[in-house]
Amino acid sequence: MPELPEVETVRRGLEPAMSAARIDDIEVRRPDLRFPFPMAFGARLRGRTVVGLGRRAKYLLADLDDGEVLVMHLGMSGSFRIEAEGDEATPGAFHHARSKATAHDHVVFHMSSGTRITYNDPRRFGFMSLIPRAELTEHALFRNLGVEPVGNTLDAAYLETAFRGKVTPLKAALLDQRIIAGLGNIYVCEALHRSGLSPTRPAGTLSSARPRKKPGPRAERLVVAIRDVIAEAIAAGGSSLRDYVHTDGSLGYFQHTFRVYDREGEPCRTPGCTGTVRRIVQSGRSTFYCPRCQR
DNA sequence: AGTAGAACCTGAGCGC
DNA sequence: TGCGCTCAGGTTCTAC
Repeated sequence: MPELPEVETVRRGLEPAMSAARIDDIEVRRPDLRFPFPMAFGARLRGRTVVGLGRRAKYLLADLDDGEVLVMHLGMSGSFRIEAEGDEATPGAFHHARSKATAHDHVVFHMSSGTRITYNDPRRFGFMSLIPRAELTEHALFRNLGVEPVGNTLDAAYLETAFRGKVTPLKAALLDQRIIAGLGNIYVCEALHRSGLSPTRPAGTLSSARPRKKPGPRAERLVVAIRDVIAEAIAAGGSSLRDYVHTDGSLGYFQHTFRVYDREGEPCRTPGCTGTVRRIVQSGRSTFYCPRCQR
């Protein structure tokens, strides 16, 4: 469910409660999520202090004081919520609502900061793992990840090189985490729309077959669109963060305004375009785009 | 080598 | 009300 901007929003929301705080206690309520929890997961975390909270692609990385990293992935439906310790739900008449709200709470961290951090994940596509800091970049989860979509590592020349000769559709190439790490279905659709590029265009046609001195305009447009759409979504998440924390403590979901995603049959939002948003299926995933202004 | 499809799992929404 | 079907923002494995 969450893409990179949502994960970054979660990271920012968790940081004040989790970073520089000790895990006084942890409840692990089932043996596995997508994968089994590591051996003695709870015992290894109990008493540890989180020295920093980072992110790589869609992975949350909690650095621990013993040199290990608690790696957390939200899968499709994972979320965290933060509550003050001892702030229990109203009993009695509201019992039903309470039990509904806490279904699928799989892991609960009791932090020395006085907060309770609960991981909830109905579909259980998420997971948690413990990896020594020194082994992280060579670990199977991380060694094949491509560049982050924001920051200066992603540029038009990189994208042209990575896509050169590829026949696979642009949509699929952008979802390939080995090239750009962190883009998901929504923001790929949005970035392609902003750059006026068709999701079905072969990735290799982003530029000429032979390397040129300067990257082509399509690659430039796409890189700018990717950076913009991700940066705007992170900003939107940040601005919604305060509201969420103050209401029910849940993190990770916020209101988006998409230009194409989930807007099948609705008018294209490109200024001056009279097209209609269309939905197609590419490698089993929905793609939303405007056939009129995306070429 | 690259790609489509299935798999993992639960819930929401919709037509009947 | 309920049943059956489709779909969901991720990742990884298998089969062509």
